[in-house]
Amino acid sequence: MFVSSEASILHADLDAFYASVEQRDDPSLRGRPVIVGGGVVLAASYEAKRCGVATAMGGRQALGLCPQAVVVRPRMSAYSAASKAVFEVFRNTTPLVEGLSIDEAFLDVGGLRRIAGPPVDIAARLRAEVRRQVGLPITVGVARTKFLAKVASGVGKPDGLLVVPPDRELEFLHPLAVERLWGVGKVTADKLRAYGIGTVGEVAQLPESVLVSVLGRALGRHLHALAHNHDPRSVVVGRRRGSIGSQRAIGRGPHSPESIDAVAVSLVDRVTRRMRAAHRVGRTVVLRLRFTDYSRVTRSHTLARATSGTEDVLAAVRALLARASPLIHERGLTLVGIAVGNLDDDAVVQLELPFDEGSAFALDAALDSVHEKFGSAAVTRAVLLGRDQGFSVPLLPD
DNA sequence: TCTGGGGTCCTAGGACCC
DNA sequence: TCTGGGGTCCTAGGACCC
Repeated sequence: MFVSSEASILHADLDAFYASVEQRDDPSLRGRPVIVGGGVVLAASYEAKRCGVATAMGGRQALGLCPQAVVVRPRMSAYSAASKAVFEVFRNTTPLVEGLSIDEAFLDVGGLRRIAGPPVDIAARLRAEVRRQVGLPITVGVARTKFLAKVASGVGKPDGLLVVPPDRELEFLHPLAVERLWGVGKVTADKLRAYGIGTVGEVAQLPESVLVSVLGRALGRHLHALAHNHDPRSVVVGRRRGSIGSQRAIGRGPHSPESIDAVAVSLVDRVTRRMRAAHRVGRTVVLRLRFTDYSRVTRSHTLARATSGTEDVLAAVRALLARASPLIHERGLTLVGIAVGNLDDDAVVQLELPFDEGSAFALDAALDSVHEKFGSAAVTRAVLLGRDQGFSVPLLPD
């Protein structure tokens, strides 16, 4: 693959996203410290960040630091709509857009020089367009690799544009704190600090074998590569998620078994609805619990067949809850979450067939019956279920 | 300081198969 | 009867990201 020697990857990251949407929609909030969230800070405006308020901080602590802050309840649908509008601007810039979350994406603009100019000009126009069309501030990092572009947008915040020229990459990278490396959180940063490692440059001086022995194989190799500015990953379009879940904090209780079951029912309903809307089915059901002492556990079960059916998932969740009931009694439940993983595309048709694997005759007969029932144009894929496993058959019409 | 809700990836052990 | 290695899947937990 051709690897550009030019800085042509953009990392675009909306600033204090939820809080910025609130300030956009309510002019009285502009210029004031805004905290989105209740018990916990989901987002803080830059005015609030200046007081020391940070994302994921407890609400009480945040108000202690910033008593004049305005606390706003989150409006997820407004953020979702704003995100869609921003991604429209992204995709009007280049088809090579890789979304990372609701408020950030990579854009590869390497092939656009002749029609759209150099990447730095494209990035500047992108920022202006997001501001004009959606009314939100956004920071863009421009570099030769995804990793550097992301670091650049982080350093460039808020409302900035930062380019890392290819001949100054290490000069930019090595003085930065290790926390800037992708995959380094508090635990890993503390481990590194115990070895006297505080900057990316200091990580780069360690042999890979030492990093691997301290941090584990994958993370050790990963950090060694990033610290030496090795990041060959390209921008991937159409990435799909691998699980769909939902969770709810339920307070310290006490909670009756019936009320816990009711929470489970509503979570399963929400998740399976979202799965069906996305035309996905999944096989692995995960129950996530948190207790009054803040310990957590997960319990999971993998079904024989992928499903998005409310009853199937609910039955699995109830069985997992029953398995966890001793823990629930001991520790006191404060949060219930469920997720369905191992996702696959929804099949248009699922047939139960009493046939021997490998029997071409039975397969043909089954496909005939599918076409007869649904019409060949309507059927893009069938899953034929044999005795103990399925055969997935693509049926693309000519 | 007492904590949301949505995800991703990695590790490690055990079961099972060839 | 004892023995080996490799691969995949499942389960549970942990770290991390926004």
